[in-house]
Amino acid sequence: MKEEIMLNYDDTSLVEATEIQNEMRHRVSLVTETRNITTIAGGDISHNKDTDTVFAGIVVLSYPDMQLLSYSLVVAETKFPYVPQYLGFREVPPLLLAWEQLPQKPDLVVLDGQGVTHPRRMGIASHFGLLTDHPSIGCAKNMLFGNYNPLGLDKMSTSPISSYNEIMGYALRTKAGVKPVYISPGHKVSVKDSLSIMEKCVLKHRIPEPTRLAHEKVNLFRVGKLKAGYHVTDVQGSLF
DNA sequence: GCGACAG
DNA sequence: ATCTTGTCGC
Repeated sequence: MKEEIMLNYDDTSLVEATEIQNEMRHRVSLVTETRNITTIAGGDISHNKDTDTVFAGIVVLSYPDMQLLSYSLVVAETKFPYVPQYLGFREVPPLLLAWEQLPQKPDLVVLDGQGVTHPRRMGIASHFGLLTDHPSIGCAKNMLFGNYNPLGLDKMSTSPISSYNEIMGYALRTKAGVKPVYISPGHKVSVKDSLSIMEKCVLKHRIPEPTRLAHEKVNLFRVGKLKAGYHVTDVQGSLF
């Protein structure tokens, strides 16, 4: 019997949410548990202004080829508001629905937000990784917690992010002269491996492929250009 | 007290 | 995050 992860944070207060994070933080592992990565996923949420409807999606790509293999889209309702430090309570539930809809789970998942670079080391990537018991990495477009020294202006320059006097992530400039992205492990991946894995996900855009494609699909879904459900991509090179 | 604050 | 026109650069 396969146990389904079903949770609802609609009536969870911030005090309760903080208690939940403080309980979960002790179970986060920063030890890499994924040997040969062949598939990597990206998850993201999109929503219309002034509604509680959210469009969640998870895309699965081959690794390190970065070819889109499949994606799962689901629409859901959320009552939990966006509050800095508590993003997981708003976005993880709908992402879990998209996750359960995947026939085969990817080796690792990249989420749009922080991993352990969080006041209680419980960013959305750690929250999702813990609930799915899968390796996860956070790839954020902005900093939330921690500090880092200036990094080079050239492509692929990096600078460690420290929080509580420990290196918990890295700022990574994915394109020359543009603002970096912020990488940190979510669960079951080390800080250094998180960086090396994400470096291989950088192609021609500022945002690494996993979350970039997830964001793209979820937006097409929101405007009605894609339908809910599980989709398999036509792979170039296929004999069929 | 004030400002800052992932998506 | 979303809304939203033009604009600068590779």
